[in-house]
Amino acid sequence: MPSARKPPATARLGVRALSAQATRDKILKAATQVFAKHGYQGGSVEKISRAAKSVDRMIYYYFGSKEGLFIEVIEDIYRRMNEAEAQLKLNTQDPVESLCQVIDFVLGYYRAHPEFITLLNTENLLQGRHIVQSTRAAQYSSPAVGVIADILRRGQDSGVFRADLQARQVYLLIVSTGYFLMSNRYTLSAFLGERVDSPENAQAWKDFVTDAVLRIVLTNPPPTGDSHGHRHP
Amino acid sequence: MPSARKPPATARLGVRALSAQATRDKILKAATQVFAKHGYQGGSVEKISRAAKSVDRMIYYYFGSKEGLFIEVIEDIYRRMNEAEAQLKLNTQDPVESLCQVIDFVLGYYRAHPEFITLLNTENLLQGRHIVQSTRAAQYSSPAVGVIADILRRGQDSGVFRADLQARQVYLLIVSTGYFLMSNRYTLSAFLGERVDSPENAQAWKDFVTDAVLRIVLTNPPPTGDSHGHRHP
Amino acid sequence: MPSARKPPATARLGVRALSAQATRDKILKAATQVFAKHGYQGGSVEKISRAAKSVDRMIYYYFGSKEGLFIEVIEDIYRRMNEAEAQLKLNTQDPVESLCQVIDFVLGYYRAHPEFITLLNTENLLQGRHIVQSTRAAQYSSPAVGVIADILRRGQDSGVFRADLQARQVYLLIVSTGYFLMSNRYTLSAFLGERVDSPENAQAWKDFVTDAVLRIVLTNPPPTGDSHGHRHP
Amino acid sequence: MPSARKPPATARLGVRALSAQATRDKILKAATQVFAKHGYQGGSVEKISRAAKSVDRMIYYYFGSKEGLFIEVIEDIYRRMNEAEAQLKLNTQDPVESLCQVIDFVLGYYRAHPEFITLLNTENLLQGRHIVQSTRAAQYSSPAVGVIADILRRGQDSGVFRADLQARQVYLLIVSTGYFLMSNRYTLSAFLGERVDSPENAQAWKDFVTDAVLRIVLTNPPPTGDSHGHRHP
DNA sequence: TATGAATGAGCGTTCATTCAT
DNA sequence: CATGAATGAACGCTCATTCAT
Repeated sequence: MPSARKPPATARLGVRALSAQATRDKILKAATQVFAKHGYQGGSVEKISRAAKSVDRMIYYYFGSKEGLFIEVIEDIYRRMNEAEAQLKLNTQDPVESLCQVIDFVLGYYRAHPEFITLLNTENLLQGRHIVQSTRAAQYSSPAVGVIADILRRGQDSGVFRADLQARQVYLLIVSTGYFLMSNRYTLSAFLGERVDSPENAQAWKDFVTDAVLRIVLTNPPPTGDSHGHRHP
Repeated sequence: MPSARKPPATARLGVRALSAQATRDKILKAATQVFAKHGYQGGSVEKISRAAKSVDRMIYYYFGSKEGLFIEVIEDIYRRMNEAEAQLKLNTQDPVESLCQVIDFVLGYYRAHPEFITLLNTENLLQGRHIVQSTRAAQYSSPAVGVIADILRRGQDSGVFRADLQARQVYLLIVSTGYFLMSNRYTLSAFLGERVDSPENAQAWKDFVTDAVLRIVLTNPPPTGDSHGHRHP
Repeated sequence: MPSARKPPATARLGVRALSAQATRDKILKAATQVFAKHGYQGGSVEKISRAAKSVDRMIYYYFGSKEGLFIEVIEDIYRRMNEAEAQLKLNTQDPVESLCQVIDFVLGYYRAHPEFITLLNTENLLQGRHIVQSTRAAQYSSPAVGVIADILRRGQDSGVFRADLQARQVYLLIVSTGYFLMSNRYTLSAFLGERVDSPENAQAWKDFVTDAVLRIVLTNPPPTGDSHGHRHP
Repeated sequence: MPSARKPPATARLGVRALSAQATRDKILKAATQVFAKHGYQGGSVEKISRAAKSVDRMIYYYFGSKEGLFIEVIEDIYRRMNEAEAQLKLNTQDPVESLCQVIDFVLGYYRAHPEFITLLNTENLLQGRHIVQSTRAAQYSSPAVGVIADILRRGQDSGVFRADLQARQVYLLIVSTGYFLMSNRYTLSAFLGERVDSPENAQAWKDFVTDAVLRIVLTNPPPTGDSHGHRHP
């Protein structure tokens, strides 16, 4: 369907112009959704402006170019991910329990924010060209790695965790499992014959991952079966 | 979606038909590279035909449409992945050693075929719309799951592996780790400050994953540090 | 929908090639329908070959070009119209009755052959470019004019018809009424709010035209109302 | 079918808006000529934009699509036809003379506006698909029918016209004769061996039609020969 | 005689963007 | 500060036709 300019809104409606910031935010929010759904190339300027109930011209007015807008989108989702991780409050000192909460958070975040995944995939398809340009993005360093490092240290101090562990690797392992299932949920579902992201399957996967991670980090993993003594005390 | 011309049975036809088949293959190969590099929307018909040293029109002659071509590309990479997995020959009966070889194969395959990853990401961005349509793709069931199931059974029979293991979950875990590192190598590298897919980091990651998987499946995992007794007997 | 070449029929099916003449006829028939439905420009070679269950190449093999095919289509419908008119057998010597039969034939023919109308419109849109080229078409001179001339002469001899009549004009008047209603049936129907080519409306129109023509040619037309004394003696 | 930009109210805008309206009109005018000359399929967007001394893109800016432009063209010629009929001023109260003037107007209008005919033929080839969609076109009801109804009533009141007449049928008869001669002027001319739309032949045809219509409606038509007492008083 | 392979040119349409106030 | 008007280039696709056997 081709674009179709409507008669000017000022003439049709009595609406006052939004504040500049509001318009900008509206576009940024729409762009996040559109880029997440259609990728960079597929997320046309017109799709975005229509979703934002604005006009193409405003995107150039506020963001300079499509690429400038995309960069801000990427920065924004990183910022939000960072904020979410920063607010990850562990309500226990128990390292095992803490680790379970981290896993729960990571897998839950990806599941709740699939747009984060498609946007990251899009940026990786573009070979990270924008993340490199972004000065702001460079500031964000996933707090989760630090959180895991703390947890591991506590567990090592009390002897329940192995000494030879790198927080980054544990972090990557957890993220891998959360990311992959969501990123590839359509093709995986087609091949496995069931929705891998159904609530049941997502829960089963999280249980498996939790068990797996604990077996990796614990000095004395449970011999078999249920390893989640912490969940069923 | 248009139907598309099938390649003529080589036997039935002479020299020109062979060249027709060659033209078709040339386009398919070029399309695989172009779609992998630029995604579906970004992989323009012209880019593909130029890469194939052909002309746009030929794509429609042989594949009916851009979408028809993309479907064949997806089917083709699945078929190749399937063939590669089917040829995965385990040169040992030892279940631990076998599992290590599977991990080595999976992580190695993704590392050697990054185009497989971007194409799958592209298909998932399109919400698996083509894989669902493809009757051919439905035939492919990852042989690797079966291989892992066999290995697990052998290990369980001899008592070295836990009894409560699902091959699919072990498979997904391995694939997750191999997929994620490659899929997100650009953004990960930007944040971690080093190429995560460098030979050294890739090897270190594979070692970690191998250790992790063994700790998960073994009834008696090594107490700490080096868990690869099987590699350094 | 793009074209999609099927595997060669000889391979798929056991069918023997049709005789050359049969293939030619099949294409000509299909072309008549396609050109009538879509016009000259809209009647693509592919549409025709598909409708004929043949391939594009055959059109060039038998007709040389799209234009050559169209010329034969035009010649063919003229020939058929000519034949139909030639077979117009008047089963009476009564000039009034004869004229009614001619009107019935002409309006009936257009109604039964709407493709004749769209093809003529198409040719007129092209400014009669093909009818001029066609040597064969030049031979056809509508026999109906001659038939009407005969009828008029008989009526004039017996004094029931006016002396100052030109057969061509009477012919054109009759044809106009039959042609226009069918040619413009879609726009007319839209404006008049009912299908002008419904059986009832077509019959009412024919009655009106018959009455009108008789009033024009008769020296003593009926004073009012029913003028069809010949129909209800 | 896409919506399309409406021309801005001239009052609201300044010089550029005026030029915008001018651009739109230029395109609409060019499109009318091109569609009339080449039909819908043959009237390519490029032909139109070139004729309008504009560029393809502007057609989509103002009309959304080729189809949207065609719809406006159709609406426009109907509107103009309607306006012309509405301005048909009869400078006499004599019903016979009035009817002659209507015939003169209708045949004259078609003769002066052959593009009206080809556009209507084109729309009928498309089976009236646009006229049905057009809400605007539905408003136009040929005023000529009403004019003829008035004339007939006057003639009937004074007894010179037959009582059993339907205005619509008289209207359709007149329109048929005017339309057919122009619509089929190329093929008719080829067969009859002379230009049917030459000034002389057009005049002779109009005279014949006038005589014919009068004979149809008059209670006492002239016995023979010249029936146009009103023209040669 | 008959057909599979190939093609340059053009199609309607959408792209991201700039001009001009 | 904000926007209506305009645009060159590219998009996926179809066109009528010819090549080569």
